[in-house]
Amino acid sequence: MKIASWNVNSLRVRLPHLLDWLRSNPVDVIGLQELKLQDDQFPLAELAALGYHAAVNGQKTYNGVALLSRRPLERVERDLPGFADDHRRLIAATVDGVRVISAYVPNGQAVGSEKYVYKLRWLEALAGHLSSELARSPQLAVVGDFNVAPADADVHDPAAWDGQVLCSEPERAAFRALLAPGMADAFTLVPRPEQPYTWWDYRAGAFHRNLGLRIDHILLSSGLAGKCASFQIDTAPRRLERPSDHAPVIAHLNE
DNA sequence: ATGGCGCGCGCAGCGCGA
Repeated sequence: MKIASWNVNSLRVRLPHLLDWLRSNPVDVIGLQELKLQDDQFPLAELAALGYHAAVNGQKTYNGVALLSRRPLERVERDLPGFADDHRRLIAATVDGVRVISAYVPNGQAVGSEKYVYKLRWLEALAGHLSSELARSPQLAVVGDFNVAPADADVHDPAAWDGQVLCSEPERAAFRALLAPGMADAFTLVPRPEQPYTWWDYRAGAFHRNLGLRIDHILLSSGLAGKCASFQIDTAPRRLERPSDHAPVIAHLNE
């Protein structure tokens, strides 16, 4: 089973890239983030033509997440239970007995800001939710844009980013708390690739200078982590005209 | 990293992302 994740930064703009990518990379499941469109704008027909079922939690202008799957999506649930939130940032579904969550963690804007506080609250609620999901679904994969670079090795210039949003210690602690109930960061399960980043700023030629961060992740429960054969970051779509600022990531699970 | 770009909204220029 191949499970992928991609923050597309506007599905309307990026649909041609997504369709081309799925033709070359026929993954079993992919979580999408930052759709920036409502459910009734979602390109169901184009994706169905490629053989994908879809479950959508859309929102106009901001946020919006989805799951695409070659096999039917069952037990679809939207948002974090018990967490009052206008943002459409989470969708879950079960595929062949594997529970998959696509998450778009808040950006946080700046350390100490209201949005930063909201981000930490959201991550805390997600950690609580993962504990209960794991109890029900031992085969659990959480994919998405976590907006946290877990360690200095995930940052092109750790000194410049030291203590900044995406890299601050409270955010990193909140990320580790997601792993505490028994999840593994798939990136850490395989040999480290030469190029570890998944996001590059649009400005200042950051991509061409490889000034990036690793903030898009695939978390696997212990039931799945043992099957993880590879973790790929596909930088090819980032070279296209009008790219998303994020690269798709793929975890390959054996058997 | 001072900012630089790209998106949506909506028709100018701003809020937001990371």
